[in-house]
Amino acid sequence: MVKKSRSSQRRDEALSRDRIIEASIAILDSGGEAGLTFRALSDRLATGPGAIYWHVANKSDLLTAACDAIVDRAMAACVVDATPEANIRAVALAMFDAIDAHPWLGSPRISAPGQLPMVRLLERIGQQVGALGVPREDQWAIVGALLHYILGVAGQNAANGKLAREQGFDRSKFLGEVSAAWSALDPDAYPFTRSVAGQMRDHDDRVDFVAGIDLILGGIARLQRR
Amino acid sequence: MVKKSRSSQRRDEALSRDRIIEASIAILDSGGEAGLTFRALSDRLATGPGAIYWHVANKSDLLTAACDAIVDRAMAACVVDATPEANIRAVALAMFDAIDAHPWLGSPRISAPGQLPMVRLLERIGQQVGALGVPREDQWAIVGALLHYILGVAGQNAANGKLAREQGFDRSKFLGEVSAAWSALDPDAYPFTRSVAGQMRDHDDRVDFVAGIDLILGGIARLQRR
DNA sequence: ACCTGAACACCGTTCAAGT
DNA sequence: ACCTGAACACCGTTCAAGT
Repeated sequence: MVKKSRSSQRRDEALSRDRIIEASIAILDSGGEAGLTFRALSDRLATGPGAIYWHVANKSDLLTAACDAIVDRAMAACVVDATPEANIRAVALAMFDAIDAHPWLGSPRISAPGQLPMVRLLERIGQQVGALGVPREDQWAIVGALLHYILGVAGQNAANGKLAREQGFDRSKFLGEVSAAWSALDPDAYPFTRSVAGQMRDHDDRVDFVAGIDLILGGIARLQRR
Repeated sequence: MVKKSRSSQRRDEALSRDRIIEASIAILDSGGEAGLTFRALSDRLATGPGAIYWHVANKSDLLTAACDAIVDRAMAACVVDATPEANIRAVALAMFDAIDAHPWLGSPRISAPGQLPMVRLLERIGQQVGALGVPREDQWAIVGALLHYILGVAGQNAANGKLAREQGFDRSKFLGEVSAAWSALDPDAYPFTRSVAGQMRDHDDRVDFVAGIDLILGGIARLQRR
């Protein structure tokens, strides 16, 4: 009955690439990458799986398009006009929040240098690094470091969230479990990990994320004074 | 006939978790994450898919174990005893090379903070950051930044390699294609991306990777002088 | 205790056939 | 041009049955 009520909904709009991407985002948000199925998608769109292939090349194309839609929105929502440093922080935080809201953005999906999501980020950060006065020949490496860092945290957060969900914990309970496991490690082999077990439990991901950005910005400043 | 010669090989050793992990690594190296199948694995091991489940919980467990075996080997192979900065660089490069040799290490696989691969890295880098004289309360954020950066590049490299393989190009041809696509972007919307298109083609990943590490180490040095 | 292999409930993708 | 839905060739995982 539940199933019938959904699949018997009349489709009042024609199918389109945009509608498919919108539906994919909704499914990804509620069920993660594993939940996005051509059958689930065609069910939600009241059509057959084959119809989707008219608008979308394959699943990889679909995932990239969904990522790009989110990244585009996040970038558009953060047009700031402050110092280059502040702008970089703002763009980084916009990505952090976007990935927090849509954890499936992590994983190597965005990182595809092919075209869309990655290039948007590259451009935004690149322009700010240029405005920072970094010499042309150093820009590539610096932008790369910032980009890798931002996407690295993205992947990490996504992995945390996914693991927590798989085990049926909420986020803080999951971090508590990890923290407890770290505290139980062999003191001789893992002194450092044990010493930060408490911070693993209590830390604020967002604050640590900005601290890392500032560390890299600090490295740039140091480079320039040389 | 080809298939028969493989599946009719007598199994001279009993099945074991280690033998399964070894076979998985071989399959992952030659066929990527998509190539690792319980059927392909049981074929190579001359057994049935069900037998594998006696030694391994599921595919996720198997992938994590394969990652851990590689990370463990990489860490064991780089016991260096120089300055903390040099040690951090050595550990980072060991990971870079391990991921270059086994691209499937990228993706959120290693990043699982649960237990094994991630903790090994955390500990190694944490000890060196401690030796650097970083105050206790800053260590967590700094180690996090280094770790995220290293794993971020990992994921990136893995994504590049995977994309290149999917399109049947070799690495340099793939980078050339991306570079050409970047050069063709709208000059008003993507000035920075266009300006670095040439570097995308010619750059040396390994050199850029170390440059990023040095940038973070520079940020730490700046922090300490404060 | 360990292994076998058929069976189950799924996938992504294709394609003849419809409108 | 766009959609339908059955069919194909796969998956991961389970489990009765064997040794």
